Amino acid sequence: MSNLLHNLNEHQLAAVTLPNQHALILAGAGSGKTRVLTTRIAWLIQAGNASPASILAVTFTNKAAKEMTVRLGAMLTANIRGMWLGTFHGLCNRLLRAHHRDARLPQLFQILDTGDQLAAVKRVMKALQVDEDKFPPRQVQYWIADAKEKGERAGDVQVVDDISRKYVEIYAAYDEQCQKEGVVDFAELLLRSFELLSRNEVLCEHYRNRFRHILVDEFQDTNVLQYRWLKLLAGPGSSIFAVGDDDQSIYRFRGANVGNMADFERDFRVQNVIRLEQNYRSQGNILSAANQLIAHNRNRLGKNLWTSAGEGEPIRVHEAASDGYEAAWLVEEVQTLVREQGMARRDIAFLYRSNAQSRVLEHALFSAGIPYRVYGGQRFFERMEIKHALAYLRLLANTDDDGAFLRVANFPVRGIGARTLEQLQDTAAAAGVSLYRAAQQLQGAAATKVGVFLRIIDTLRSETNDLPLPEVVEHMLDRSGLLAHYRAERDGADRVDNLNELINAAASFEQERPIALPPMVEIEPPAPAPGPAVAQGDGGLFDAPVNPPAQPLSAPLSDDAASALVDGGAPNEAPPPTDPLALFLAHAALESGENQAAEGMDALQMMTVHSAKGLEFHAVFITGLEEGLFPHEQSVMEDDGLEEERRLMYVAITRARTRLYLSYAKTRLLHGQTRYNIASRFLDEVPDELTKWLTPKLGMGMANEPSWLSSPSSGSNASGQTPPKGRDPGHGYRIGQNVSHAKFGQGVIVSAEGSGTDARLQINFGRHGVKWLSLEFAKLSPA
DNA sequence: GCGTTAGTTATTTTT
DNA sequence: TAACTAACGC
Repeated sequence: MSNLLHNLNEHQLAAVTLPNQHALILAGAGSGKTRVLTTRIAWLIQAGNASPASILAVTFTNKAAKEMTVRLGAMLTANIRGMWLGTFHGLCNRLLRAHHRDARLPQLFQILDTGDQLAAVKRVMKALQVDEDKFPPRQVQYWIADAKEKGERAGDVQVVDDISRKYVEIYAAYDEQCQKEGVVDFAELLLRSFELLSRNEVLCEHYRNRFRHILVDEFQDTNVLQYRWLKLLAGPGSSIFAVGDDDQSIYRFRGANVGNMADFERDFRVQNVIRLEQNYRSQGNILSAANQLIAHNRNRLGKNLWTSAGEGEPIRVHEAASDGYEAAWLVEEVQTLVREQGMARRDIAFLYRSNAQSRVLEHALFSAGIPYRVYGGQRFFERMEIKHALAYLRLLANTDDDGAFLRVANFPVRGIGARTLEQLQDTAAAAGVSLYRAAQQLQGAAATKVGVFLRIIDTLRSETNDLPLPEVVEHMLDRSGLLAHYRAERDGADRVDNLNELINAAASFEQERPIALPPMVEIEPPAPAPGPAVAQGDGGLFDAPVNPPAQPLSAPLSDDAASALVDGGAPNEAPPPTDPLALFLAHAALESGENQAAEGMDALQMMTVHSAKGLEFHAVFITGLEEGLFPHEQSVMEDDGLEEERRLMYVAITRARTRLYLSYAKTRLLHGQTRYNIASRFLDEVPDELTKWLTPKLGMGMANEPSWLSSPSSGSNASGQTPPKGRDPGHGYRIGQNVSHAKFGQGVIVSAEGSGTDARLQINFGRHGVKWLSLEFAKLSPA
């Protein structure tokens, strides 16, 4: 045990060894947050204070869950079987599987990912004949998710006008459709399990008694519903150990509520608030920059990072004439770092605010022959061919899954057109059955073609009944015709590879399952065949009689379930369903897979600031530091938007260990148009004494364009220095020129109109917006 | 029923 | 610019 606590600093130690009381750990960037969290768990177990089964640890990402699992494995020799460690969604999935009847779900309910959900929303809207122009499906989807994340069902939402009435109507129909099909979306996982626990007192009591120690990672990212879920689960004998950093809250746009931290402190009368402020990552100047920048935010719990490391190097700032020049300079600097500092490329990162910015950078890196890796983008389980394959598997697990049915009924093409499907949908709706059911009863010409599809599903099911999962997948690929279809396609080679990779994914999923049960990651010793924790089978004590789906969400807890539990003593927490197919499908939805492979090569790292959270690099380049880009123009409109952007900048800065570069371009090609920008206000918020300008601070710094930039898009104007085509406007100003205005300050000329004293100039003043000014009246001076 | 073309529209992302 | 969607013609 002593070596467990070895090397912890005073505050980390205090946090780890806190008594069993609620605690809020304000863990600054690089302060050893994950270490504290995992050591706390290990300490609880090793000191004999807690049994693993009494621990519930929640994270946001599968990555974080996995990392904690690995670290715990290294710390503990003890058997930690029975601990619940996973993402909110993974845990809820587990809960709902275990108590699917109480939750009014089929045992093999399927999980909709974002794309599936959008398709489902569109389907509902079509059935309700809602105008998609008036109610964009994406917005509706967002709205529904938002409502669910606030814990509101359709009936709970306030109707204030015709618009919201329509939204509510769609929401209700959508939920009904999901219920009928036996599918749940991401937000539903949470809401449904929240309702399950709040409705079922006995069940809730059981888990409250069980989980005496609830630990939450990235607490600043929790949404309202997640917080309520935690509140519900924390009984009188439980304590919540929440770790978070309000300054790193950057997901408000998807429902994260930083306010939860303050609410938690108040609601639970938290006595133990511990700040972890010693940073083990960055050198002094970098930390100072971060501290002083974030000090501009008003709503903070307050925290100041410090380090015992020296000041280190100054923060280097670079101004480029255009995005092309910026990229060229970045490449040059990277080459110097690698050549002269011997820095590995994998220790260098280019960060940017939005994905669109990566293109120029990639182009420059590619031309220079520097290996790089771009994070983000398509994930394995989201690829079209994989979604098709999964749809077949979903139909095997659950024929009521209309979404899956529609996706592959005519893929590969078998002559079932939109007309047939529409007709099928009508019959199904009229009879109140699934498409599959309706298809079985179909008469007429279309019946034969639909029959072909049905037969594929049916034979597949009977053939694969007892096969191991990878073979099920293999059969499906073959019998569905998917493999043949992509083999015949000219550019289908990659897709064929991916489909084959799906067999591997299934195989390794099966293999890892006894040890780690993704995404739930329950640590267990290898279980004897036929699988992990095959307990008393389905129909355990908690299982209520199936309720009629008529009022699926509000029916009271059945007496049977309650009495069974009371009589039964030790409650059966019901093992996860042993159906490997359903588990695999849940895994595919909840853990959409690696973004990109190609690990191993020493490649420079490129990603958005958002996806850099939690990572660190020796050298970090924060690029595109321009007003309108970073902070993003859209965000400046929202309230608290600017503060969130600043937190984003704070996250970006604190990724760097020894070297930090900030760069911006005066001119950038965006949406096919050249934009003239001024430097980000965040540059001003980093104190001068910490920075070293590599270009003159009010610079020009022109050179010839790099040869690889000589595309038509970056000619003349893009340099930001040449006047617009046509005759001389005769007022001495030119596009791209920096000017200064008495009231609006620094700006850059975006475009011009007229000539002489009649001329009007359009000037981008950054935070003051883009303005048209008349040359005659405006007090302008070149800057 | 299916492939092609014109029009539209642009953050951030995990589950 | 480029990616994606919706409507159009075969």
